[in-house]
Amino acid sequence: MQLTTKGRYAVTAILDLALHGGEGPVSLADISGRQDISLPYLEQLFGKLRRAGVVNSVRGPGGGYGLARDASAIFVAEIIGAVDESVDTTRCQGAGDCQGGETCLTHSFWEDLSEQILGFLQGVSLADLIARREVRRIAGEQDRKQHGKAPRIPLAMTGAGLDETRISAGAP
Amino acid sequence: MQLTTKGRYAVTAILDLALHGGEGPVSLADISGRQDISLPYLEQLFGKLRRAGVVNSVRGPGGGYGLARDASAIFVAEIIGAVDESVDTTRCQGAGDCQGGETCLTHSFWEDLSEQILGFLQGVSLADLIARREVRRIAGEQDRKQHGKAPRIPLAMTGAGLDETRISAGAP
DNA sequence: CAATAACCAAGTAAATCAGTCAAGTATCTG
DNA sequence: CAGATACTTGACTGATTTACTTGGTTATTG
Repeated sequence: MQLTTKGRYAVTAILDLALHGGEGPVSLADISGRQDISLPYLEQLFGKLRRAGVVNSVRGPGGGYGLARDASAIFVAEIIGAVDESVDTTRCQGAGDCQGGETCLTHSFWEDLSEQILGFLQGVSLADLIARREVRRIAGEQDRKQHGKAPRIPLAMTGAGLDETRISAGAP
Repeated sequence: MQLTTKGRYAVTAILDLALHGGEGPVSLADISGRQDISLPYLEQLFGKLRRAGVVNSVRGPGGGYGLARDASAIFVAEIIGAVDESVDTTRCQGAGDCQGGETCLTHSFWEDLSEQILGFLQGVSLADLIARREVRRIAGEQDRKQHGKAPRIPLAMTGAGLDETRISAGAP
């Protein structure tokens, strides 16, 4: 299982992009300033994200990045997959040779867990995240701090009743 | 998120204990031999597991470890919690000060993910794992390789219809 | 009392991560 | 077309963490 700040930063940055990309490209410098992520590190991450087809870039003055698709068609699992190796929790990366060529006792269990996590991440889109009240509140504060700019949230995306993404879990 | 070989080893070792603990204590040397985990490392892990109340120990010759409770009352989440710090996926360990004292844009999302994973792990008991056909097959092979011993599976625990632990995931 | 097995405390090599640096290339504005 | 802007690429590094070892102590059985 690889869920580190790399994946977290990527999701945060892309979400920032989704929030501010309403009109034209967003520069990494802007994202860096708002989200407190170092610029060169963002460059590294966005290189992978572009190659994975999550974002597209515009060069030259006034350039920057934009989402490659609608926010409702980009899922968190894609973003994490693009920058991290995987969300696999088995030791053998699913190969089944965990114990000297043999399958270890708990292999199938970790496979189930991985599937579980992946299923969750595949079910949450950027649009779902934007719809959260919490996200919009924080984004608004960040915009205010930055330049007094109004938050550029494409209101068409903020559906009602989606405030907290909740997916049914197993018996408690 | 801390899900490394430490947690995996702990679950595997405890499962081995559950499978072989039918009659009296099981020594770490036995588990080490069957599961290919270094003995001193097992000692480290079982120290934590004992302090967490998951297993109890008997010292001296013929001593070893046993489950502190019935296999149906010990859940994977406990085992991982005992050896790893947590299964939290937020950067700030849930404190909400991810971005220089402020809450970062994606904080609530990682909280949800953490809850999701924890819910899954809390819903799977050792008895559930023992009931898996896969686990019993592998355990049988391991026993045969070792000493030609018969697998000591407490048959009372192997309920039917539980072969694959499946917990309902969100919409795909 | 001797063998056994749990218990305990440091210490260490390797791997990984987060982040940096430097040099380069494409694109736009004036 | 010239300069500035901004993305692109790839190698590099310090710090942290992990997995595992060493060496010893304490309790219990026969």
